[in-house]
Amino acid sequence: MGNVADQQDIKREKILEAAYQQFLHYGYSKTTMNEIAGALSMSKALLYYYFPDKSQLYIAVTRKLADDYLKLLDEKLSKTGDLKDAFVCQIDTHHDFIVNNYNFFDFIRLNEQSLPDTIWEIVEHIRQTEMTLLGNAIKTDAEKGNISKVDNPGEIVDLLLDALQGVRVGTMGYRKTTFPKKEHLEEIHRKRLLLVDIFIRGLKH
Amino acid sequence: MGNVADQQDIKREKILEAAYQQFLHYGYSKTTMNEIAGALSMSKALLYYYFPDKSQLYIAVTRKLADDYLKLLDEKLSKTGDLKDAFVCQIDTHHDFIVNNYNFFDFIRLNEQSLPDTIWEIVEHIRQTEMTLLGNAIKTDAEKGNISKVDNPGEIVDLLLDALQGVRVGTMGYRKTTFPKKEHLEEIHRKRLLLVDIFIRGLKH
DNA sequence: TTTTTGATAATTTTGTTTAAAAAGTCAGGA
DNA sequence: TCCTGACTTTTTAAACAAAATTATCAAAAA
Repeated sequence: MGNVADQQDIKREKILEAAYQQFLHYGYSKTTMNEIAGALSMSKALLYYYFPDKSQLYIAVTRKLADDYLKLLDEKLSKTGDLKDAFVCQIDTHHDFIVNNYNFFDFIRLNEQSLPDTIWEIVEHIRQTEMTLLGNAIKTDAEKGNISKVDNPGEIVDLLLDALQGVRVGTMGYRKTTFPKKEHLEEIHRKRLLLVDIFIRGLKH
Repeated sequence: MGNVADQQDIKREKILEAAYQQFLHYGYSKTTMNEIAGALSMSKALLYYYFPDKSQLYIAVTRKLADDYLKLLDEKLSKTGDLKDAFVCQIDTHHDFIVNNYNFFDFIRLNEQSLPDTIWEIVEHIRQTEMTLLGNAIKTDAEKGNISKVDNPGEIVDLLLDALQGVRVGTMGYRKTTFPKKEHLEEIHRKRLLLVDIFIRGLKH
């Protein structure tokens, strides 16, 4: 039977899900704690029983989202063959992740200058995990002899991820904010695929 | 002898020079038209005789700066040997340009969201000229047979410039504004050199 | 006629107040 | 322990005033 802790976790999950839907639909600042509570037919005060404040709630949703993304990426990567496939898989999965949750991230877009450290920790955790996963892919490919031996796979992956980031920024024509506009996402995606193609050939001996 | 138009041009140059020094030292918003006039021992009203307003003055200085940069880059590139040298030359020259004028660009840093179109035209002019110069370098190298034939050198250069941009953004750890902090410049420089190295090898057949 | 200026007008920035809305708290009920 | 309605505190925004700065102009100087 479900004990007390289980029940709490289930409720927390329900709150996270409802909050996620609201944030996704209206963005952070336009959704009120009252609305989230209303969607769950519970009182606003109860939200504060489970989460210390609004930003912590948002961060908890973000963390869950990130974990889901990394889990999915790990699964997909384990099914890829060579290094090229692995990078393309990362790019595709990441692309879908951003597209599907675009509105959710408006909090990050609007507060880029002063985001709580916890958000950056999540972003860095994603980056770190991606680096580990893709770093392993490089090592595997190097052992197979498909590419020349690399001293520091981590640095190479880091560099490629930076370069991919740049395709995003550059594609926006240097204008406006750092966060990509929806209409640019497809072009970003296309250019990234091209970059990977060249980059990988640069690693082959 | 100097005619009237010459005299005007000389005065305009002097104003541009004084304004450049002030902007470089104090940044855009902290320098007043009074201070620029003071540095030239002339009245503020005279500045408005030569330039329509403060932002136009700033833009004129920026344009001059950009022209000087592109002229220097062109000279330097004409002395380079292979493609790798050319890209490294571009990266070095650009790096110096940013470092030496860092404070001057605080107007751009602070107003990233809403810059006048003229500024963006200058930025795009720089990008366009860089693309032409480096595109020619690629074509030359392809004719020599150093690298495999490329259909569209422009697209390749564009992609590389985007990637280099990304090294900049990525190096800042995803944090804060789009404009690089001074303490990151050296690291950006180093990583860009590495990226070029790999990228060029990717183009070789 | 062109260049220059002091005085002045117009605009932008900065700071303050105030009211509404939303966040966050708490004593007490189930 | 979980939950709520009523309450307090904080944030947001709009409106306004004061100060600083940009921009103009009639008239003087070259």
